[in-house]
Amino acid sequence: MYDVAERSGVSIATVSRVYRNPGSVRDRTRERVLEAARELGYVPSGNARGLASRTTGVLGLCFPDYADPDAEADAEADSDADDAAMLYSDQIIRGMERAARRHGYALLIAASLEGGPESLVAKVAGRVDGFAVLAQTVPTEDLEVISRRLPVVMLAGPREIDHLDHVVVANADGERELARHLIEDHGLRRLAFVGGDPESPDAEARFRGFRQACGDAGLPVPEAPDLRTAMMTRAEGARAAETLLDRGSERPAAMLFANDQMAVGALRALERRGVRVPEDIAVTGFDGIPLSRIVRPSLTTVRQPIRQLGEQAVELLVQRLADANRPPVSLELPVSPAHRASCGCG
Amino acid sequence: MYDVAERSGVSIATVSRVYRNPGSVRDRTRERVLEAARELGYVPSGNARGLASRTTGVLGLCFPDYADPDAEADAEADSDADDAAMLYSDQIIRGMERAARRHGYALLIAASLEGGPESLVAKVAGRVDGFAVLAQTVPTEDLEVISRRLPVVMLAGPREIDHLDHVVVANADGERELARHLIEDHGLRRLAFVGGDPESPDAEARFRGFRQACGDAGLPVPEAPDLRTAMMTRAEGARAAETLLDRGSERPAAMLFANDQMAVGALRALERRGVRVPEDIAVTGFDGIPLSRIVRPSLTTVRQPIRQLGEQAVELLVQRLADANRPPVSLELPVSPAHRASCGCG
DNA sequence: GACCGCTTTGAAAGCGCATTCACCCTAGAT
DNA sequence: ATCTAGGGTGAATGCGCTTTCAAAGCGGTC
Repeated sequence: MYDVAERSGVSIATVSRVYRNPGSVRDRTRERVLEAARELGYVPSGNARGLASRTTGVLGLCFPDYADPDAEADAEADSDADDAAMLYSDQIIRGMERAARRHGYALLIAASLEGGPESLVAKVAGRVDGFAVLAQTVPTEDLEVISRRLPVVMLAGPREIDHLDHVVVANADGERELARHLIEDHGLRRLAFVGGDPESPDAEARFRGFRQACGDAGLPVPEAPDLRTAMMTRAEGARAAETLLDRGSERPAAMLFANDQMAVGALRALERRGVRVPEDIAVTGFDGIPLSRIVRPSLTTVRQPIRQLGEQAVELLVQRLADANRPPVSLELPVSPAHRASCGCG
Repeated sequence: MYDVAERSGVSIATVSRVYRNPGSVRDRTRERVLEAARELGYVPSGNARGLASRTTGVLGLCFPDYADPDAEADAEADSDADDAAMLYSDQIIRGMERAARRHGYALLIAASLEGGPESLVAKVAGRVDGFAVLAQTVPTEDLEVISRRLPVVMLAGPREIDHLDHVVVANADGERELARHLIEDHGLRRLAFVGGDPESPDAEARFRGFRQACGDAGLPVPEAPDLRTAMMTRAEGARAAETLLDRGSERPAAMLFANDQMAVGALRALERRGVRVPEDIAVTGFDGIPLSRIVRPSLTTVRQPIRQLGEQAVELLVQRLADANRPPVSLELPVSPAHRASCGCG
């Protein structure tokens, strides 16, 4: 910048103005400066600017380190876990990017590794005006410290720290409605729920919704899912379906899976076993991934507005940036059931 | 930082060392400092650090502003164009993020709007150690200036500036091999190629490959694609298929589409018209999107290593960061044909 | 007890920009 | 011609950190 100033015969203040507030500089002067900048290959330093102006124009996102990087050797490069997990963070990224762009922000993303002072979280926190965190990504203790200095919004999980803004998806409501639909509209009674890791807030919330629906309908309310899978992948979904089928007693009238991946896997497994869907058994998922619409029979599921999740995160950040003192906001984004072929609709 | 120093009774230099080089500080001192930092909610300023150390630890990506943000009203939120376009940048982002993480970098992403001094590009450029650009995203003139100051790698398109590193996908080779397969292995002769916008380097490169294959086989070499579509969407693919069908003369033995989206649309259209694939006609796509594997018949296509594109971009950046003087590198990533049902294989 | 070699800490000088504040110049008003 | 407003510009200060360079502490040695 000093060079540009010298070359164009002005002071650095004027150069700065040319970039920050072009209107306040006379046309002729501005031209000279820009010309010099071009000749010198001048690129304003975001760091210096940020330091001086105390703002970065960047928002951040920390998401979990889902896929094992070492597993990438996988030639097909689309293992089940990958598909499911990445789609999620990809969509959030996309949503945040869109919204951020609308507000003139860029987006800094990083999958958090370990915590500690040298973590990526710290790097992100130091370089943004505010950021979003996927639940269970960053140690609460770190967040506690960081959130005292800049806006943080917690996504898709328990808020953990109560002065944070946070956004969740109406998991319980969605599953409850889905189960209600099966019970009331299709007259099914024996429902089996396949859950995931008890540590997964999403899967647990969905199970809660399932229980509510059972209660609402006067059916027995299960204590735990009929089955749990560790990874919630297609493969595990297929296995779960077979386990349920082989479990002596009567075959359930419907299998509700805690996510689409598992449900899709189940669909295939059932087809292999000659069990017709939805004639013999209904199947539902959760998430509304693209695949759910394409499989045959198309999968009844609950569409999760993941992109909106990202967009809302940005909106909340922007708002808090505008007013640091407003009370913490907690949003629950509505989900919409998609009744398709696999439950007997469509 | 000054506060932390004061509170823990050391100088700011020591505080800095605690973060930058913990080993060089006595354990007791370090504890005191970290304790104070925790109490004060200290978050190191990335800007100041970047300014002082002249490096950011961040890599960037500029991609085109594909989807029209205003079109988001679209409730289903997955129009054709969206699907295709976003998958592409999403995957690059994912690839870059992974590779960046491996090297300890975070990733700053921004879809470029207009150029000019206040563009997002400028913002990105000023905040990263180096960045990647999707071809035709940033005005060459801007890149010219920026690339004199920091590493830039050009992705998936003509290099434009010859001192840049760049990475492309072997579009021509892929299509050539695909066409060769149809001609030699399946004995088909009347091939029709459906291209896209003449401005699309990818679509054009694929058509070039197609022509080469024709030449190789001694078939007439077409001057232009049999048909072009503007958006290369499913809908347009369907329409293209019908147009080709209705074009009097003899029906082609195979339709080669410049991307999977169009091919999938065509598949549906042909089904509606009662034309069997692959018995009556072979169909191929390009890209290897997930959908291509799921449709029935499964689509013969060419898998594009988009994620690797992103990863390579990061590798090149890292390498150039290590040695600014090495000669510009130009990589062509190999593609792999996926022979599936729609051409008569599998 | 003076001396030596380490390790640990401090002082100070920027890093590149935004931003007052003061100043000068020009143009219109008087 | 003098005065008044602004618009346009420059000088100077500080943003929060890294990084020499020096000084100080600390064990041991001779």
